[in-house]
Amino acid sequence: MTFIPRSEKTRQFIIETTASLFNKKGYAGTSMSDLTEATKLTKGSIYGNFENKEDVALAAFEYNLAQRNQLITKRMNEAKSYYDKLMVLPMIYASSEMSIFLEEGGCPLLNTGIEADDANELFRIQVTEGVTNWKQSLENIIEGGIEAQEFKAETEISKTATSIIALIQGGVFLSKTTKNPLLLNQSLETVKEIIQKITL
Amino acid sequence: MTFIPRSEKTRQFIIETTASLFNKKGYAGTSMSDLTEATKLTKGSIYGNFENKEDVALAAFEYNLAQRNQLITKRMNEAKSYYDKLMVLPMIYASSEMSIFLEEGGCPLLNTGIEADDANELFRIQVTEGVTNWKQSLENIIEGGIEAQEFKAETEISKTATSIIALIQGGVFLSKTTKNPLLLNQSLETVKEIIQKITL
DNA sequence: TTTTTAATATACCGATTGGTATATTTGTGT
DNA sequence: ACACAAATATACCAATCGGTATATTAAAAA
Repeated sequence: MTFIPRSEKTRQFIIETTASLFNKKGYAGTSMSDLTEATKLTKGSIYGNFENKEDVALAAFEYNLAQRNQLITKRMNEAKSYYDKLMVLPMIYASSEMSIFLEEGGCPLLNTGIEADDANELFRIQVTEGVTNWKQSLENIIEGGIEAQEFKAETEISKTATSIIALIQGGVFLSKTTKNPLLLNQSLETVKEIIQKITL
Repeated sequence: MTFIPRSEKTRQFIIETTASLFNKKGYAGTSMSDLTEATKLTKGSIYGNFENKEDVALAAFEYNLAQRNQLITKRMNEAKSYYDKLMVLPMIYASSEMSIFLEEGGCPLLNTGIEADDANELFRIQVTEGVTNWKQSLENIIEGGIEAQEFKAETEISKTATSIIALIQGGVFLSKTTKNPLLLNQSLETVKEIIQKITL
């Protein structure tokens, strides 16, 4: 009884054109009519390519997250030192690239996580996975930096990674809801300080 | 055409019994039937005391926020030094008092803010007000601490206040969605470090 | 060109949505 | 006990919800 989408191209089109919708209005706040209106397709077409609304939302979330991750991973791979790799985060979140991203609803991890944590276990698990991966990638960088003698050996790896993520997510929340970019920038400044503090 | 609630007692009862519902499931995710089910009242009774669903949600948000603020303000007033006042935040968010609060859906500012920022301007304004008040109260404490020569004179007041709030909100998000309290505790440790760093 | 297949559009389903007008009950003062 | 007012319950509304069976169209194979 596995679902087979009729057209992979149409499926992808639906995902791409509704991804920002779900990210802005949330799962409960986005209706099937929103989806048909945005895609100019009919319900028959959408249900030919997705099992149900949740399936569309899940694909949209994965797409949004992948977009974000690709942008960051790319910049991190370009960075030469571990210090520069970590610094990618506060730099990129302050950049215009990311502000375009923020204008499409903000961080999908934060948006989906907050809506799902008490309401939708499937989504909550997906977000947990995304958060865990992010944290792990930061920990790997910090560990690499310690071995390369860029960072102090006594650095509390897990705590540092968590705090960087918390500051970014908290900063995104603050600046998005107040519509004041300064609050994100101030949070990012503290992220930079944390990175400086663990640097030899 | 101003709306006059029929019974202030019933109105308050509805607010108190539905407040955690809205905080957990969100505005869009909470239906009128959820409200009648939770209160064991009928729609007629609810619409006799509130203009519409949004009006109930708004009152519930204000109630949730007030509950949170009262708890924190009380502890802050008990603290003698400005240092202790600031330390109330990382202490209380790690305490069992607050974990009970977190089990009722988490921070209403964060939950409502994330849902509303791209979807409901009325709620977004309310959250902005709550965030601004919180930030201002922290800034007042830091300023007081500088004058009392507890904190360094060169302390970046606004940035420090913002970062403390971002760390707490980010930490709440992380531990709520991953169901891992460690992530909040690690964020709170960094809050303590920030407070230590500005202390003479 | 014709046949077959793949994909989308149409038209509908029952259930639920937020909301309201009116009937009924509950409480209070006399 | 009675009348009046205050508050809640009942019964209903149109609109929309997510979802589906079927008809129609578009594309590919023959």
